[in-house]
Amino acid sequence: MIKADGSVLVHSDGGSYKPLNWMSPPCTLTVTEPEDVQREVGVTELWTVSQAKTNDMLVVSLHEVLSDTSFELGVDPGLVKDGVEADLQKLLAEQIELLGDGHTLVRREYMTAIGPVDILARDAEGRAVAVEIKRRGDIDGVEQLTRYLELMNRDPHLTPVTGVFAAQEIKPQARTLAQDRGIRCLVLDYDAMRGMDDGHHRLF
Amino acid sequence: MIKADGSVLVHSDGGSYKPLNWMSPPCTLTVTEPEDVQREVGVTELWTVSQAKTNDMLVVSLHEVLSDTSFELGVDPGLVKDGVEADLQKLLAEQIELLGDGHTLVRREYMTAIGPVDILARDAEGRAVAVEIKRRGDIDGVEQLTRYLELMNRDPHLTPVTGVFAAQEIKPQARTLAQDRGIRCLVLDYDAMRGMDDGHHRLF
DNA sequence: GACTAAATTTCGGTA
DNA sequence: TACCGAAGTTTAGTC
Repeated sequence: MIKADGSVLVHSDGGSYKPLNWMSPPCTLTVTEPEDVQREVGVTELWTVSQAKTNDMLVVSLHEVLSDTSFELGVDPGLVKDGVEADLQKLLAEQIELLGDGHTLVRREYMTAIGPVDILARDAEGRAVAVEIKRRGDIDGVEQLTRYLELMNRDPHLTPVTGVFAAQEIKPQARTLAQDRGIRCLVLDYDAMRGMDDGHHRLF
Repeated sequence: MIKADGSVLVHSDGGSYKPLNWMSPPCTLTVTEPEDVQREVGVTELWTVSQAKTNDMLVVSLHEVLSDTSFELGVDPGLVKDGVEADLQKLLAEQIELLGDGHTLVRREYMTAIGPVDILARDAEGRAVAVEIKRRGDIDGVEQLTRYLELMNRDPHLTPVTGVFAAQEIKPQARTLAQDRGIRCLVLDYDAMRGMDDGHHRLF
């Protein structure tokens, strides 16, 4: 397998996810004709993969080509693991009353010009509430939410928008900064929220 | 990528040799139709890979199929790394006089019905000599060589064939067994042999 | 055959 | 951003 970054993976047809051998990027592939000695033992093609930095070399002797196809896969959207943060977002959306009595969910991943807000809700009085969710509540999370709030408060359809910084654990500095900016802090109990979950939309 | 043992690997088009996600064998793949909600967001096919032992599950949502090909690759010949044993064999073939004065190389990897003998040579008197090479000389190595010798001695063109058990280190039990069967033991000094090597046939 | 330790590691988290 | 530790590890070697 040749990846877009030039890396080469030689896999066996079973065993493990690890290739038999490989070359990491950055590297370059050169295809050459086999020498007579090699051709005699059935080698039809030689691949030489050279590492740009380490001078490592991977030489692949091809005996038979069953298929040779190539595709432009475009930019990698990146892997998004359905980990704790995504879980928290989902659970809080389902249990939106944790924000306070009378709160209702508008939508998850509410798009703004500078990125998606984790959750947009409305409080009992119908005012917009933007929620930023983190596993570990740190200062940069508060900054992120602040940028969203600034932008959203310029929108006449939304303003006034208040902010809620929700995390399993909120660092004192982050809490102080949040309170200074009028952002509410909400500590989430993951286990308790998971216990509340009815499991209808979940795998197990 | 689906391997012959049923394992499934989901690779990105760059990065590392490690898949984004995978399922190890033994596992089974089930292809199902996506539900309406998923179809709306572009999912055309659902792959569910279930682990037989651990009950783990990998669900792959396919959005687009660019290519779908399958090949019978046959039995895996196994990976042979050009490690110390292969090196020793090569070096001993080049320095065949280490077997004794007047010895000549017939060929490496001499094929028999039950597998290849590491080295076949002839002594000063022209008698066949079968050499089994191991890094660590253990009893099973002697057994292996014994089987080769039995077989080869049935061949009128070869018999009488004597055996040499060559290793960097030969365990006392193995040495005793070998001597009991009339097999010579030869301790190889890898570093010294490498020092003798002129490097003509080597990569670096 | 079971156990142990290293790996061309990769990856996530924390300072 | 750099270091540090765990991994759905895998793999080779040793007992």
